[in-house]
Amino acid sequence: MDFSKTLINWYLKSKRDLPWRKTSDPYNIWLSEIMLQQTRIEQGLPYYLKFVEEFPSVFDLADASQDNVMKLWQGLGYYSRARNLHETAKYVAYQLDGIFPKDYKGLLKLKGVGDYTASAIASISYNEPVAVVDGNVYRVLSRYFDIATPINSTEGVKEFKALAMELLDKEDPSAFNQALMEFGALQCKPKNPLCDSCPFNTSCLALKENKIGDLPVKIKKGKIKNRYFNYLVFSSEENKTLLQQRKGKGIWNGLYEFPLIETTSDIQESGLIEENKEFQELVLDINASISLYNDRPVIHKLSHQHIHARFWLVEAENLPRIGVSVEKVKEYPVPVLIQNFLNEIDIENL
DNA sequence: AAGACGGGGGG
DNA sequence: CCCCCAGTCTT
Repeated sequence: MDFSKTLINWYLKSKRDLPWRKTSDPYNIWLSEIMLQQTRIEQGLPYYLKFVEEFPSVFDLADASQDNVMKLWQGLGYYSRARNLHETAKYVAYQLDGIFPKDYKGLLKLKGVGDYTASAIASISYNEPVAVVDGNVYRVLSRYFDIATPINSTEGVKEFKALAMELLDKEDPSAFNQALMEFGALQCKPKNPLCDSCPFNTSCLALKENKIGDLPVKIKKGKIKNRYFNYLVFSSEENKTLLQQRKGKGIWNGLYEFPLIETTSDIQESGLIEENKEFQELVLDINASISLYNDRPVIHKLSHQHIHARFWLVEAENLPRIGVSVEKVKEYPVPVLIQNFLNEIDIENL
């Protein structure tokens, strides 16, 4: 039996029951694929359900405010996905009359849609014969064919895409692509793959060569940076505090946070903060008193940086800028670091 | 070609 | 602690 037949047979009896598998509507497929980029299904699933309930069609998503989209995305990470999602929804709704591009080439032009996602939508929604190559596919193919080319090198990307295209079942690209990914997720797992019960355990080259644990090969990326964030949590007599929206290139673009003073090292004495120029500009003329909230810094770990966060309570009669009512703070989209702080304190009674 | 971009889960 | 996850965009 050939590779595709064996794979699809495995899929038909092993696949999970997932909501986006009940439809081929490109809106739903697109939404699920964007959400699942670099994200485990168990983590993304509740977000998908929230989104389809809140935004049943691309028009509903297009008509939402950016803050509302970001709020629903809060906690899922890689927030540029949410901004691109919203921008693409508006583009499809208003420029394309709600009709998604009909093929891989057209889909690839959408913001936030790269080679993987364009292939996924084209194959799943339109049955176009284009192969998907995600982390699962890299793992399965590198093992089955014993290929040690680094999967995140330029050559590796081309090599695995070409191999997947060659292998693709042109009669049923949708089932083949989803089967290959599901197989990687459930059977050919990164750690402790289920080789004993694997339908390919007589033909898998890496298994034969005892190299399962060495594949796929991936080039390791750089080191983690430490950053020191000092958040100023204002409280005032009119029960307002200060929030600001992050802009620009860095992390959490578009999310809200308390006024931030970033320093080059951890600061735990209020005197040092009070000497800070940014701090002085912010609290000038408001006669504030400051105290450190957290005894130890909160270490918020991201994949590429560790953020050491201190929260400083700043009491003032009047705020230096227009404030936000404390009972409305939880309506804003915020990073998980801020969300955790808000869950811990009683912002409405500072 | 190399970095940046989140957060959670598993071993 | 390190690796991985239905990747994409920027530099």
